[in-house]
Amino acid sequence: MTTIRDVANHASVAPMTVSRVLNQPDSVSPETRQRVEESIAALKYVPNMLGQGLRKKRTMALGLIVSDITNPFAIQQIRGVTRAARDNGYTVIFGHTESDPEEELKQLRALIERRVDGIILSPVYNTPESVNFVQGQKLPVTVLDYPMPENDVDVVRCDTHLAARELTDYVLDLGHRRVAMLSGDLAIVTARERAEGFEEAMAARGYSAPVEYGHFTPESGYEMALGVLQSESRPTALVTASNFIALGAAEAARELGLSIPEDLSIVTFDNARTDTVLDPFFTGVVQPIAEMATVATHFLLDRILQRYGGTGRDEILPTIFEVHRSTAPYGHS
Amino acid sequence: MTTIRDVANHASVAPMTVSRVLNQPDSVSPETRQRVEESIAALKYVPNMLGQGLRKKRTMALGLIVSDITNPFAIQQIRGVTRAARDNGYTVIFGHTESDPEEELKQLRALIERRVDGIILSPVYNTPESVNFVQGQKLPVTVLDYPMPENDVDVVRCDTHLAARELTDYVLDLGHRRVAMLSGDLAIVTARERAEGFEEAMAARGYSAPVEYGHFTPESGYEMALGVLQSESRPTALVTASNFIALGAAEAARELGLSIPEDLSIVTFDNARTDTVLDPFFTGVVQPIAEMATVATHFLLDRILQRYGGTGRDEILPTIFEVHRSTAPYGHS
DNA sequence: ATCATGAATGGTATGCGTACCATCGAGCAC
DNA sequence: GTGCTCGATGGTACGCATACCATTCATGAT
Repeated sequence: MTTIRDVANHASVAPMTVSRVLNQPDSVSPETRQRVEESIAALKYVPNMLGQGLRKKRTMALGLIVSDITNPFAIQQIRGVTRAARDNGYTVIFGHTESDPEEELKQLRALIERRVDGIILSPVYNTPESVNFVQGQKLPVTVLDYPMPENDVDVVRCDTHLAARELTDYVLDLGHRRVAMLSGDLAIVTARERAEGFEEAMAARGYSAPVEYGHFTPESGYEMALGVLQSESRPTALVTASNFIALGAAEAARELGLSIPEDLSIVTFDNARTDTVLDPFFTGVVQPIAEMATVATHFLLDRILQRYGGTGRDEILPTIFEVHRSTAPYGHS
Repeated sequence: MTTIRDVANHASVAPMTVSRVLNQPDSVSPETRQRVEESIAALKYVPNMLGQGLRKKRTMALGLIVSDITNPFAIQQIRGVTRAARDNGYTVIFGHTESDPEEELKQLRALIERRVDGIILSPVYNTPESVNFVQGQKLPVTVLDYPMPENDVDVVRCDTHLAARELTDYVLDLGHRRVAMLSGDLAIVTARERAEGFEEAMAARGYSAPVEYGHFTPESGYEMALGVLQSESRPTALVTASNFIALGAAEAARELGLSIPEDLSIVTFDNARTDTVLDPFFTGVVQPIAEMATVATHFLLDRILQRYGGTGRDEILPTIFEVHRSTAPYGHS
């Protein structure tokens, strides 16, 4: 493969001059520059970022780790970070962990081995190991989605606890009284926070607050919904902790012959506006994913470019509440 | 950041010995090895792949370019390639082009700059520029999804033309006579091939074969469907060229008060089994994405490891026809 | 003509890890 | 004891691009 020396020979200049043409074109005379550029084109020279990164001690690459790439939510994160990075001249190297904390560490290691300039991490758990690992290498890192109480690190997230209260209040305001929550994995802080918000909102009005913990998957949502919808005191509304759980719950309702929203209202988190459906069905809370990704990227660049060197920032962006077609007042049917 | 020399000093050995511990542990005496390993752990040494790649002239990284990351189809490709690569000790560096051919070239360039060992490309168009660009750098490349008539390159794909005929025949066998096709962008070979298969199947039975060309998006599917479903001779069945188009068409049908499958049957391509729905709705043709990704990765590794050096291979995998709930015999309602 | 100035270009060393060859000493055959 | 092999380890140079310093030469001031 062509090197800067090949180009230099072809253009009868020193390698340094070729490097200057690429990096500080103004410092080279127009004639020389043109000759070098012709040689670059003739030899199809493509710079070697390995050599460059080694010397410059930066690779102009950001690492991004998401846990579940099948979730449209993660896709929007990827798009947002990629765009923000590209706007600043950075490339994104990207990994997914299939929600496995060990795989997360492996992926982080792979990014560090490639000497990315910084890492944006949407972690599986909010335990401190992953952030410690990256920071132990003196590499800047920004965390997406989760509070990280044990780390001094920049975080960009929403107040999921508050959003859970709002969501629950909305359902209660519609007149529903028997409401159940279908949440995700108990080990995941988001699942707990959302359940807690639900419990608080219910308790504030003196209702019991049944919570099911499962997983953030349609299958789990389906099973949890089958369970609660066949209990003696069938809820008239469900609060689900993710779009996947909501989908599974809706499927269960369909099989049980329950119409949404006539017989059952469903509200959900993370009803990510993907392009897969024209018209969103679920009423619920949406996170400003694109904006979160942008802020996270800027936080990271602040650290990389040493524009900020203080203690970890905790940026909490407001969620957006959207009413769609999965909810109706109690007794509506 | 720690280097191999730091470790060498810490363990009182030469850098070469550290390198050997990492690459050929058996060639180092157990005592020395253990001392070095302790130093590696103590200093939190993480190898620098920039230096290693420079010297070894390989990076153990594969590049993957997909066009539309919002499509579950692409996600399955990413997962498949990532898995197959990981099973062989390779990392995947991944880019998406948002279906922009210029962005495709930029992304390819970024991968080449990072000196990936090979590239898997799911291209926007089947024009030869992208493959020529990569091959011009003497880098192996495998193409996913599309035939590339102008390139001598390994390709992994399905016979989409044949699948279109099968799909159309299925609808005709159900008794439908007025059938319309909603396809994608005329510039995309898949859109053309699927439309051609449809036209041939219709012509073989002497029916007219109306084809709409739009885009591979729900919005376009919605608009195309609104058009054909409001024409004087409203079709009783639609063949759509992608899952996105089918979703848009279904939405249009819903707005027009048409029930699926009672009033309108829909069959589609690429009803990718994602994890977003428990129970697929659309009858249609599914591509064996995971297998395609595996084969593509193996093709690429064959080239990288020089296990194969012949002319471009063209692997055509069979599609899978799945009957779900979007189709019914004509006159069923 | 002389010298300072600065633009343009070149030479050398470096970043990190490894290929390659050299060295050293132990063990062995005779 | 001599010569040999082989395992273990070290030294040097290199891959590619660039930071830094050196050099060259033209220009302008005096």
